[in-house]
Amino acid sequence: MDTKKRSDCPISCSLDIWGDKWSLLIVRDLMFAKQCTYGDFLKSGEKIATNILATRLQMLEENGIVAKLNHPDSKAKVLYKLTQKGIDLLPVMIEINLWADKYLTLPAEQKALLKEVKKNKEAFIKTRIKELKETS
Amino acid sequence: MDTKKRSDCPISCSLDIWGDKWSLLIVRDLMFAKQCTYGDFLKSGEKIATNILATRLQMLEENGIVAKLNHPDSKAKVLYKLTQKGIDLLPVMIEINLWADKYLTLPAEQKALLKEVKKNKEAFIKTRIKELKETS
DNA sequence: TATTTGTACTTGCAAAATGCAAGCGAATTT
DNA sequence: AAATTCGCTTGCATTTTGCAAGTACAAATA
Repeated sequence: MDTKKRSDCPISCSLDIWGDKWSLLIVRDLMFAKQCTYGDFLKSGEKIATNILATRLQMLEENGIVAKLNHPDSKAKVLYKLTQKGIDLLPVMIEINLWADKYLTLPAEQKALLKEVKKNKEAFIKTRIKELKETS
Repeated sequence: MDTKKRSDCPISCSLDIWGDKWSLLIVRDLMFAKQCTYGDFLKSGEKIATNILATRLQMLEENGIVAKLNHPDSKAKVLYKLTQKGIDLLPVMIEINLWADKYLTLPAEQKALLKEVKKNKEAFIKTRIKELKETS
């Protein structure tokens, strides 16, 4: 798997883990949905290829950002959820959203969602983290 | 060049611009150094290949994140600096640093630098943005 | 003035990552 | 018992990356 490391810089080390075009979208899905099956990710609009999804999930799991759980309904299904390490990417995610809100053209629904965040960023993050932490 | 867009999600759109393994490192260099020549980037420890550097700089320029300036000393040199759009990536950069500080093993010097940030994040960002804005 | 050096790239090619389609084994449904 | 769902894996074409060498122009040097 991806095991090469460049420098010791925090940015560089972080990018080595989740700095590709897909990983943060997987994390985003889990921040919205709290937990997803493999199929949920595939159906989530971005059209990620199934093999890429598999390697990314493996990478994220190896690095302790997501965890695999047994699905309560079926042994054939798997549940993915964020670990604390993954949940703590929320501030990064928020700042990317705010930057995009300022500089990119986003659909109205996205803009609306971000209005709430801008009202009180710290509070939003805090309550959202609490929600994500709750054991389902 | 890279012109494909995936969904309308802010994360996805942002990643389409700077979501590769190198772009944020270029931005980071400019946040530290304020302005760099092409050669400065090459010498900055990460060992980025020269062709990759060229295409990334072009991409970042096309997307209004960096700007090219004439070097005051020589017509042979070029100066790259962040635009406002690029400077506004600072909060993203800070949050990545804080996440890395919490979860990855970083060298002591990096840890020390981040102590200052943690003391007062908002203030740090504000003054750093002001510094970056100053016309050299 | 001629020549060498520095600076910002470009080019060619091999290696790696990505993307697409089909397949596969185990679990579940019919 | 057969068909379907689910979470992947595999094979292969396309794209991106990485390395090494080369090029064009400006500037310093002889």
